[in-house]
Amino acid sequence: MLAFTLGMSNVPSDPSRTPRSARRTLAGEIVRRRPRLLDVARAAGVSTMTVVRALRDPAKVATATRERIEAVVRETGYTPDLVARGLASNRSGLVAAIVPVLTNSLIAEIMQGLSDAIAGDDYHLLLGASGFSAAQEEVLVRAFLSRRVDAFYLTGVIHTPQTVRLLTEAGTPVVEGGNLTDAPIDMVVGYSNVAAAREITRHLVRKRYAPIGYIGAFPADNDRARDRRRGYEVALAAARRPRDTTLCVETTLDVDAGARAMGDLLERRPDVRAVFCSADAIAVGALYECQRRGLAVPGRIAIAGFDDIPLAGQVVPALTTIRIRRYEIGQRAGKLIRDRLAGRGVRRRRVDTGYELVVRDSA
Amino acid sequence: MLAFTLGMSNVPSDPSRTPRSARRTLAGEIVRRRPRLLDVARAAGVSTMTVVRALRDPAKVATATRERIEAVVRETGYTPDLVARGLASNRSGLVAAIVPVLTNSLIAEIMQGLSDAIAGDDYHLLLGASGFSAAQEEVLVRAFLSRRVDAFYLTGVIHTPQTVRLLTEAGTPVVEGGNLTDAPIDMVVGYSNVAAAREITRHLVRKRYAPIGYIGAFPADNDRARDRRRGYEVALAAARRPRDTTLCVETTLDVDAGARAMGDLLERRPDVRAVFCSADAIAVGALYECQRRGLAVPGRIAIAGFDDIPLAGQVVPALTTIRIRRYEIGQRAGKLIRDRLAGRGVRRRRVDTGYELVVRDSA
DNA sequence: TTGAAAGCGCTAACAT
DNA sequence: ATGTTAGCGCTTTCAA
Repeated sequence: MLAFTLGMSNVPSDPSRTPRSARRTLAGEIVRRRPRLLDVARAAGVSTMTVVRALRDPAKVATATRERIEAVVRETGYTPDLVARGLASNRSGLVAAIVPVLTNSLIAEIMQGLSDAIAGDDYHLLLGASGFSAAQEEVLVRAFLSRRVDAFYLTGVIHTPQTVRLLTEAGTPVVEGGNLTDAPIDMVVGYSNVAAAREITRHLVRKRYAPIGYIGAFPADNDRARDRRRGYEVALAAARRPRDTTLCVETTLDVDAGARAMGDLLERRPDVRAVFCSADAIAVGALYECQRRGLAVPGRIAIAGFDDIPLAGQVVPALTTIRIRRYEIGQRAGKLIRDRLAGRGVRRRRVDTGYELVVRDSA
Repeated sequence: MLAFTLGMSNVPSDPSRTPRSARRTLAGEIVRRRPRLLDVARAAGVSTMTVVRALRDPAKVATATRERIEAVVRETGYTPDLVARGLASNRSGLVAAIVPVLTNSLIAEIMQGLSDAIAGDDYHLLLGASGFSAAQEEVLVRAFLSRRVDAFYLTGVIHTPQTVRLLTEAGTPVVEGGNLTDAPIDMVVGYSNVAAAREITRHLVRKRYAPIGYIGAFPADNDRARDRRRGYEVALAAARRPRDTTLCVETTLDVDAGARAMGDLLERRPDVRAVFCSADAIAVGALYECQRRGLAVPGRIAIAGFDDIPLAGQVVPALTTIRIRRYEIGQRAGKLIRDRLAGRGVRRRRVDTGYELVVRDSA
């Protein structure tokens, strides 16, 4: 009997003691902060496991028992503690997304798609901003691994070797998004930035603009920017045009910066006849700068963008650009993650969401 | 002896057994997935608490011991399990933010500020999208409470009574952001949308535009939109102008929708001489629609916006608008949360980040 | 259909 | 300066 009692020591040794989760009011009254499984079980006169079954798989529990339990749950307002569940089950229900910044409309739409796709089923989104730094991304990957996240969405395909190693060792599902690679860490959803940039640059070549300049985002730790510039260069090389770095400007990714960059380019190369901008935000800034300088677009200078943001179709002249499926990238990534976590075999580990050349008036 | 052994049952009863966190390879080899505190402690020949102290408060541990522990940590690549820590310490290190959508540049900048402010110190951002629904917000609040988040950032000041009750009962710090209220759930960071909208409408009145129309976002569960419209109405009433709902259009919050709404308004009220738009995105769409119809801005029709997004200063004519401190709202909210969580007395529970009338060319 | 036992990996409180 | 004990609230495994 002694052995039996002691053997049960995992059951609170003295149920009348105040557990740490309870608080004592000034009056000395004991107030439990939140009902837990054991409270529900006791009130319903069953074991904790029966409560769990009633909640997760109601068919497995006798109707009378189930109804009793459900009543108690309703009365007490019991909700499972997801932290405790995470510890016990080794599944956190957290999907981590690491993005360079949140303020980029492209990224924001991808996150919206991801968020919508994983919503429900107790999956939640843990978001980290790396500031376009692969090193900071690694810091976040470590931290999120410590949180036992169930899956990762990473922006782009450039990561530190450590990041790749950590992720591979952990065996966590990973989706890289926004660009394609033949060697994803795990899964990848995106489109070919090189091919898309080459296609729109080829459009400028066909229109016989020369010389063709380039304004793009800084390429450090940013494979999309890097690949778009590469696409531009490949298209020019294919047209047997000389490579000329005085035609290329790199800058930050917003309207103001685009305007300034256009100004710089025009000072340096007043002869430029067309510009491919690696993002619509930059292209819109460039467009306005031209208009302020009285340079007709596309008459004196043609401008092409990338992304097809809503504004692109509204500006005058409307922007020739590349349309990509921003929301869909996030959504497909979320779907891959859910399928994987649900144990459904994921067929394609490489999803090409494609792109589309949208010819409007600016080039 | 028997009693003693059984009494220790919280210590793994048989240390040679394979714990659940370990896996057996096909070869039968046992591979522990992640080193834990106990592993480090054993390897260093100390107790787990000493390892914890060496990591958290190195000064409290003898140098030799500390160095031994640090070496083991480095070798094994030990990282604390934040889920287990959360369960034991009742602090998750998670800050929850609930926003209507991520794709709004205003909200994205607030989130960037919040993210930057809470980064470091093991605080991470759990993000939920409510889709402008207070009911969905409540669902997310419940879920995040189950995750034991340490604090909440909520967008706006409209919430279901249940949301308010849940949050109050839980005692979790809450910052409401983006609008001011005299009765915050806990803390609030924002500016007066009514006052700001009134001020810019008053500007239109002073310029003697009449009639003055309004194009705004749908006000359901969106107090910013609602208050901006109210500010518009208050300013008109103060100018003794009749209230006229045929001058008001409500729509979704983007450039395309703004253009369509402007079209609708012009069909209905061709005599409209000025329009206050409750967001720059809408104003830019309206501006383009006017230009497509050959209506001079501001000659034939004046347009005023709200938010001062980067584009506002670039469009031609540049937009007259209200400047608000988007990034700062998030940052201040994050700072309030950190101060509160660090136990520092938070002085102001109501932070007014202000606004500024920016008069440019469009009105 | 239901329950008991063990333990997830950590921290807090209290020893020594 | 270091160690011991008793959980945190849940799930998993095994038993009945």
